[in-house]
Amino acid sequence: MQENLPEYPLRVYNTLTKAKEPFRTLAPGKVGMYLCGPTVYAEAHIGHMVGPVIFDTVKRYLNYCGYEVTWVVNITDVDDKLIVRSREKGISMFQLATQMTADYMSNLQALGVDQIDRMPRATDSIGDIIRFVQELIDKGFAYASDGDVFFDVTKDPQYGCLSNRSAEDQQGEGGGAASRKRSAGDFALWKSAKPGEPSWPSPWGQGRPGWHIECSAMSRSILGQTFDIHGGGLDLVFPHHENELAQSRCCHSKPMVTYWMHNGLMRASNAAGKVGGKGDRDQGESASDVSGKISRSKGAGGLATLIAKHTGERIRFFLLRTHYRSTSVFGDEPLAEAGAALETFYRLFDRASKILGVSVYDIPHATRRSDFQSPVTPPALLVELLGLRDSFLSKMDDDFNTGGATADLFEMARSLNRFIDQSKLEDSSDESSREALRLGVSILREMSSLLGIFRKPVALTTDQSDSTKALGGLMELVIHLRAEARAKRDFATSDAIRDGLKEIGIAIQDGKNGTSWEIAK
RNA sequence: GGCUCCGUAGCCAAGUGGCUAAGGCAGCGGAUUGCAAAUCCGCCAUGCGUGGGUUCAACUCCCACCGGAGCCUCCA
Repeated sequence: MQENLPEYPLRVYNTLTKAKEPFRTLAPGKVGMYLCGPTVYAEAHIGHMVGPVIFDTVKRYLNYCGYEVTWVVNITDVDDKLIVRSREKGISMFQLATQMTADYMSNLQALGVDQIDRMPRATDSIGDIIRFVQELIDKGFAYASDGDVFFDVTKDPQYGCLSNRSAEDQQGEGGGAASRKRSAGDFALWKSAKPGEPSWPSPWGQGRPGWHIECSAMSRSILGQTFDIHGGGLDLVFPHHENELAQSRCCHSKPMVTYWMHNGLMRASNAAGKVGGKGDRDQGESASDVSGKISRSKGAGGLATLIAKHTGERIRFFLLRTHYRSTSVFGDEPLAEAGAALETFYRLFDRASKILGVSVYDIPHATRRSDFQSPVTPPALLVELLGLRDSFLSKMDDDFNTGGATADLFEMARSLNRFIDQSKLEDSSDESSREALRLGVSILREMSSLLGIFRKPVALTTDQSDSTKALGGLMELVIHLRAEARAKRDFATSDAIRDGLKEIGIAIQDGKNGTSWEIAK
């Protein structure tokens, strides 16, 4: 029954073992994957998108390799910060959560994250959570204390295995809760409600879930007691994932997760706009141009602005150009650079579309690794691209090295452009060369689809507003007049037109087959 | 203080115990162009923070040091 299992040399870095391990699923051909989603008390910032983008890519790749993946991202919609923030705004916690969830979803969409299967909310899972807490009490791993319930870290000899720390070293949450805990490292599973706070009835009185328990409860109800991949930001390793892991392992007497994957954190360059916090108070000198980790508590935000300015695809490409485990600094400059790099591909697609008489976005490509079939006697161009395809896939096999893989994408573009130049495809119509180009482009598209980029044309042509149509007509006219000037070798006039347009923000290019224009970015 | 991680060309960045250390941005030279732009070709780290060590061989492993980041409290 497991004859057609995927057999690719995938390796995944596991935070638990601190090593890359061969990828083996619990059930043949199936993958359960859980990513810790946002606490929806404020607008998302770019840091919140790193996990979704990389795991979206992971799922695409696993699908491509033949796995059937169930990907869960939770929404934490009950927590202290939600309570505080909603009071400040004078709305209910649920209203705030609804608003911020909508914000999060629109950001996901803008970045092309569309592979998520389930997005459970903590408040929809209260029953599961209470059941989980009760099981932990029954098994002696947790205790109720004056309306709160705490996990007893001393009952778990393996506590600390993920983040490599000992229970004794933990200071834990301070404040009023400390007095009700047996040891400092104990953490809350259930918090009693103060008057006026949102709460649910439980065997321990009115209250709400602690932070970590929801993930244990929701992952269990959707993915089971043990599943394949659990992800999140590096900052969640401790205490969040450590605690989650402890709860679930103790409750079920079996491992919670096979592979723990953690993405690096974003940092903001100060120049890009005050997103970070602590580096900002410079004394008018050039101390450091980079601030620390971005976070909401330091006033980070503006993802919607960032998307409007740079487009979601550009941000996605920027995130995928570096290794997911490394920290990277974002800002206008790096984002603009990613955009400049992307232009190469857009121009190539435009070029190829014109030659082939069909949008390259409509050219079919393999969607399964095993589906790909190379021609029996591939022309030289294809031999080149097939080699790059192998290279790309081997990088992806190695812990989803998207940063390394993008190099092959650029090489593919170069190869394709060179082919068009050398075979003078824009002037001739050699059918076999066009077929080679078509296949070559489909390979590039096959690889880029794994990264979730170049999914649809970026051209403004979908915008059919009157002003857009008028602009198109106007440009046609201007280009026509300029062509007449050029034909008369009146270059003073033609150059004046080009320079004038450039000042307005329109760039024109003279090609072999006429003049094209674009709105300069 | 404890626990992690990082330091590769002007900038960003992948990677490896031993072939020419990916790729991008910027720059330079050439082809092409009326000139540009785009595209293609070529150049751009005898060296991968510093100092030791292991090894036939290290940028890659070990130690120390310097510099940077994260976690130990909420955080993607």
